[in-house]
Amino acid sequence: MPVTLRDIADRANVTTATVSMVINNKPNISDETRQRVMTIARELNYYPNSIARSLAISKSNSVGVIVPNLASSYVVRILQGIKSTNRDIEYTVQLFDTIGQKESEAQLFQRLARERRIDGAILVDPVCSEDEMRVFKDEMVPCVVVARRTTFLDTVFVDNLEAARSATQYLLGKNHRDIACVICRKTNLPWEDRVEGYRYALTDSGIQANDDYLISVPDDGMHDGEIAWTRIASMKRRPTAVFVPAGDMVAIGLMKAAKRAGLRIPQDIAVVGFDDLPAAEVIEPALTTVRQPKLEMGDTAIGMVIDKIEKRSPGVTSVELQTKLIVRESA
Amino acid sequence: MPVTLRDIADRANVTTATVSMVINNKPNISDETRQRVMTIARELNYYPNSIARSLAISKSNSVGVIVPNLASSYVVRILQGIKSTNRDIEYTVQLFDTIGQKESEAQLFQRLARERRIDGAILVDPVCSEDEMRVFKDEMVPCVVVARRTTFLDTVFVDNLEAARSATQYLLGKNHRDIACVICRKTNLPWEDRVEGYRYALTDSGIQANDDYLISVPDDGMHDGEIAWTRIASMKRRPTAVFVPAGDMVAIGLMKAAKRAGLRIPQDIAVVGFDDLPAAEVIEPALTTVRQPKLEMGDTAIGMVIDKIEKRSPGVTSVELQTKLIVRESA
DNA sequence: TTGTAGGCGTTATCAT
DNA sequence: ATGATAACGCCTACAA
Repeated sequence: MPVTLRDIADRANVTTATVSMVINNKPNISDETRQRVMTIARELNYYPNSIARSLAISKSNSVGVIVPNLASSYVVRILQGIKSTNRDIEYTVQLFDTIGQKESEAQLFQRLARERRIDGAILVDPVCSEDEMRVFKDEMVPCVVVARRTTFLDTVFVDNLEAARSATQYLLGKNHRDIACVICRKTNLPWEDRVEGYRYALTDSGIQANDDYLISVPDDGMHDGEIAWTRIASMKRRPTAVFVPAGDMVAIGLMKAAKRAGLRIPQDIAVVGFDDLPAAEVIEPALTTVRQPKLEMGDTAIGMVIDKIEKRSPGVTSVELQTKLIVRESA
Repeated sequence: MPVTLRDIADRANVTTATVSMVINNKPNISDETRQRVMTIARELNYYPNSIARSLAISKSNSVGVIVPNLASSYVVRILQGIKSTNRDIEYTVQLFDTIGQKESEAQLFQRLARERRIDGAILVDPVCSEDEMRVFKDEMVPCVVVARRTTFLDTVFVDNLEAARSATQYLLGKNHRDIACVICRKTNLPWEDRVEGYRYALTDSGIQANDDYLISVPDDGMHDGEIAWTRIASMKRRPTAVFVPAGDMVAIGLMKAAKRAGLRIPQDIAVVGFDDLPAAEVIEPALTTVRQPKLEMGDTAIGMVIDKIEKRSPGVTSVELQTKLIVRESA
């Protein structure tokens, strides 16, 4: 039913080879033939069958984007970054969410690659183990990892250590000396780098990091902020400031709890978050927080895969993007 | 380089036809052969080339999801719904964002369909005209529209009129009689239905709708809420309640402005939003708002396309989902 | 139960 | 400049 090269070829009294060359703007076609074929193609409303084309040229023209959980606003933001530059690019984005799947990210990637569904992949904030990730290296299709540091794969990530250090320094600059730190040890969060940055900042200022001030919460929701607050409220020497690398929602939960307890923010207790979610502007006082360049991360990631796909550019490249402390009112 | 049916066939001393049948679990194959072939396939680490398969069976096994703007949290939520049930389904999701594109949604859809890239499509919250949408009807691939009402296409939408009516009724039940309504006329927002619902509720209670109370703002951000507030603040007879079908961010902006002006919420002015964004829980007092079943919408939509693709259901079906008023503190 | 042969719609390598 | 023809890798009658 759909019109094919053959239909055009027949009507134009040429072969499919010629039509194909015309459609793809190849040289060495007489102007006359070119015109005739194009006219007929238009008349017949011809669209090339992309699957047949893919089979012939062994290229799917699509890249897989594998995310751990589409419910995370962080992930979505990166996805936006990917899509925004992908606009004018001739690669289709195939989206995969691995949450609750039997297949691990590594297995999924491997399958997609071997089934020739994708020419490349972007792995956002993967939760799988380092060992599992080694399979990526051996596949024939390039893969770039976003928001997680790896040595053997192309990566775009953020300098979490430096981000945490400067956030902490900001607090120190406000003359806070008792600064708590609320983290969440979920596997895909780079909490280690952030804690390290926090510690460095303290050390640099000649302050001995107090392990009691390091609070770990199970998840990264508002409720976890309340948990953190009860921990803080019960301390013998209560910190005057809290840095919350666990994320803005935790910071917000903490602020709400503190306010409910009668504290004023930032006078009685200052708080700095991490992420810069939309909600950071909604809470009162507005949350001072570390903004990650998520759009840019997605953006550079898609650029990198496409480069790899097309130029076969060798070696592994890592791009480190900088964060920015967004100063509002909570500190 | 990659292993094909032929490789397996050779090693197993059968033909590719036999191998194909084994791989696809077709009947009428001796157990012995089946075992032998499977073993070899596993040894060689065989993965079927999905593109070749698609070409052979004329089926791409993927559905296109076309969204107007991935930056909208509303859209993202629906996307989550689509992905969540799509989990165990053998259709791949290809994601397209039309914002800033030269191609209209209709053109994009048409192209994808004709190029045989997709077996079906979901059109989320389309901004294109009714006329343009007629294109969808004539393509050979099914398409379901989400979050917008159409008569000639499969649709899953929400009863905006009823949602607005019951939100307004809730306010009336709290003895408010002067109720303003803040809308945003962006094309893809069903503001007309919502205004109608608002009016019905008033009329039902024997109240004459006051056109001065109908406020239109240019966009749906926090800033627009401030605009709305200045309008309200300047009214000779100030409403005691505001219903904000323009969305939660507008409602939040309005609340902030009102609080800054010294008003207490809900005592001096009550506000009810629309959408139930995460931020609705963050603002203080927490926002009472209309929750749309966005996950369910995505969920139903993907189910519908797949049904259509697999021909389980003829005709055009419309599914109407119900909203829910989430009562918090702002009213 | 298995093999033969043709087709799915393009692209690409030869000749001519 | 164009035509034959063989891939690309898989599926599916139909034949044996």
